[in-house]
Amino acid sequence: MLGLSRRQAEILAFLREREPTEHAPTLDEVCEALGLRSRGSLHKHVRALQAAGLVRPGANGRGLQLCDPDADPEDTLPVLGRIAAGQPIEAIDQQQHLAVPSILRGRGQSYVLRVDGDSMIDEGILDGDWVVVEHRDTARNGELVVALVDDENATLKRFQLDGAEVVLHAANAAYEPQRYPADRVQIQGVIVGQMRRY
Amino acid sequence: MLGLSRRQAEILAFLREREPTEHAPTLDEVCEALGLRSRGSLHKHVRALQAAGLVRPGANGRGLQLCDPDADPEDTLPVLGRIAAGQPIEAIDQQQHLAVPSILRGRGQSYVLRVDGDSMIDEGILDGDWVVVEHRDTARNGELVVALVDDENATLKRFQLDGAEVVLHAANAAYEPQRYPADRVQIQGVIVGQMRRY
DNA sequence: CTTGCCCGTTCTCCATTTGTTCTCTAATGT
DNA sequence: ACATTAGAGAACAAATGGAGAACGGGCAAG
Repeated sequence: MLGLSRRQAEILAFLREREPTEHAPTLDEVCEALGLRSRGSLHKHVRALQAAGLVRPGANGRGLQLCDPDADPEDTLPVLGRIAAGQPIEAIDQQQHLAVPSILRGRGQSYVLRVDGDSMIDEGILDGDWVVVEHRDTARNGELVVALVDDENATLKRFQLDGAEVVLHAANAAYEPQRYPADRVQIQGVIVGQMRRY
Repeated sequence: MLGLSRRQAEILAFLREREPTEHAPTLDEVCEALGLRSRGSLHKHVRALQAAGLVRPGANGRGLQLCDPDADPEDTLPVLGRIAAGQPIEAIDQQQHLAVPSILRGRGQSYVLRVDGDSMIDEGILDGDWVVVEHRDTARNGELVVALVDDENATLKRFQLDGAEVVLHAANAAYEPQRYPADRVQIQGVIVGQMRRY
């Protein structure tokens, strides 16, 4: 077996017995079901199960659900936030997942950002669009990137390395290219897909 | 396991328990049924469920209905061809299907076209993009449509009805609006989604 | 055509829920 | 005796989720 303690196995069994459309139970609900009186106690076990990759929080960041690699037929990626030029990525108010066809993804781990603003309209990326971002920390010249400047401000731009400087080009004549010493800029990811709904 | 929150699961259960022939309940109706007092509160949950592909608006664009998980297990649409301005839709030489998330689809039957050319770049639709087209034979002013002119030449444009004439607007200053008597123009569909791969 | 109503959407504010960490204690094993 | 495991319970903070307000689009009625 997996070397689970008795209580850990009980937690997994409890989750397995739930219907798939039932909500992810909170720690309180799991406690009540298993006869525990303290979420703190439960949490120790949950932490071990999370470390083992067997459970994770529900879609809203709360509660507990099984990690079942077969149980996610929906081909979704997490929506991590909204991105506008020069501001921190604004976390969305609720954990969301978006169905993204595999054809729009890169080979690595990906996530989705929602675009705020018009700085990339000449690239056909409009306010409100979703962009699929592949986790990468390097980019080639000309690639569209999510770049973090001074560990703080994220922006969606076209990347260019010019000697020891990084040039971040908007795709909108109203905005000037931004130049930074390369060590102030971190590439957080590269755009590999884009979607829009009308 | 979907990892739904308690309220999200309640919403799904409520929709599931309705007769299939009942109208899609408005947000107010769902609120009343679930004991909520604010559509804003409900809307947060609804948005998450929409993003997860589990619910969508009703037929009139309002209310809430379940997405039918059995209707298209493959979640793909046919790619019918390539569309450029003023030419017949160029059939592709091989039957293709493209995975299109339900969030990008309309309520009716849809298909996908690949875009040729730059006539819609100011709308963020670039050469090589895919557009999701919902079968419709009428359009409202301002909607992006696939229009067939003289039963022969298809084009992707913004639709405007001007008296007895149809005006088809490109989204590129290099192209003039095209005017036709309305009886020479057939609407083949309305654009409801767009995707791009980098 | 105008107006009013329905309804979806977005936003702010705030109370409560909930996850997380920690200490203490009891039971068990070495 | 000491170490380990596991449970209770307290404290804290994050953030979820609810209410309610405002706005605007669409549709039906006049």
